[in-house]
Amino acid sequence: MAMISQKAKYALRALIALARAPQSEPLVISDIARVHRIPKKFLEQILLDLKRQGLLTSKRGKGGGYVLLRPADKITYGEVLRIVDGPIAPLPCLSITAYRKCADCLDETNCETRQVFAHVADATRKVLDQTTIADAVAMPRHELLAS
Amino acid sequence: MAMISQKAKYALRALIALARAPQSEPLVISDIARVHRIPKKFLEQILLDLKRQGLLTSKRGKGGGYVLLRPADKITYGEVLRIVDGPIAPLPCLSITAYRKCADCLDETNCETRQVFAHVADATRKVLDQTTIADAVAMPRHELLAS
DNA sequence: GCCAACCCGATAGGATTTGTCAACTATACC
DNA sequence: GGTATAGTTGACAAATCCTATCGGGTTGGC
Repeated sequence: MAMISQKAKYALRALIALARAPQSEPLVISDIARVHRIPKKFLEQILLDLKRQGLLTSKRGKGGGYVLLRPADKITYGEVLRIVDGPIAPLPCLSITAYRKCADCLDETNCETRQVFAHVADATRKVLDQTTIADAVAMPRHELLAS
Repeated sequence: MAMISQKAKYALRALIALARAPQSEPLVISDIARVHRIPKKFLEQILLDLKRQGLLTSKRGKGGGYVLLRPADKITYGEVLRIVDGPIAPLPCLSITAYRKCADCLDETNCETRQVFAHVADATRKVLDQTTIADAVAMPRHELLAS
């Protein structure tokens, strides 16, 4: 029902890359794009979004590039997903950050679907709002066996 | 990121309606569609899908209609969503019922995104695979205050 | 045999996703 | 100040998915 978008995957990949980079060493778009196999122009849009929302800053010209604006452990998956994919809630009427009435819903308080998916939304947020980019960076890396 | 589809809402609404109907009294598509404000032709497709997957049975001709094939407490939200919206997992590589490698993923075991969203998928499934149509039917109905 | 009701395939408009392109602007460095 | 670097902007295009709609076909009951 609910695949996350390619855009979100790219955004997370890029942020993890930025978090792994030595502090104050800006990464340029082209490098991130090449190394992580992200279409460059698409990545530009994504990083711009993340910048506008205050996750990143950038410097132009030679020696420029993108840098995280906050420590990686202060950037949650939930925040990133909300920026690139919009609300996390599976129904508009369950979004905290962007509530909207379901178009055809007459009686929200009695909507069974809403009540069930409220639990889903809670469970999802519990994970996404507590997991940070730093957690991702710290994940164990299994050796890739050479063949 | 992950709204459930209109189709899923319709499917759930219809199933709840069928679960509320007195046993062995088939409901006809037109009635369900009218009462629950679902486009009739669209509902036909949905009910056919649900029938093909064994949730419903139907009888043609006069006095016909649709009937639940199993007690409502044996039909989970997860099952319904998988039928109408496809896999529940937020990444193809996390689907139990329909695993597929992510197109651009080189090293699945080390994919940070995968590891994080595995938790999301677990949490979601824990809700959806344990909640049944019967739970929905039993939900408390608040009085709608007349104005 | 005829009507009710389900069954099936095609199709279409719109939205969203995913990406591309061309041109512009700011910065560093010589 | 010129030039190469690198981010910024806005428009646009292909592909896919969602949400239906349409017309007819089939089956069963009376």
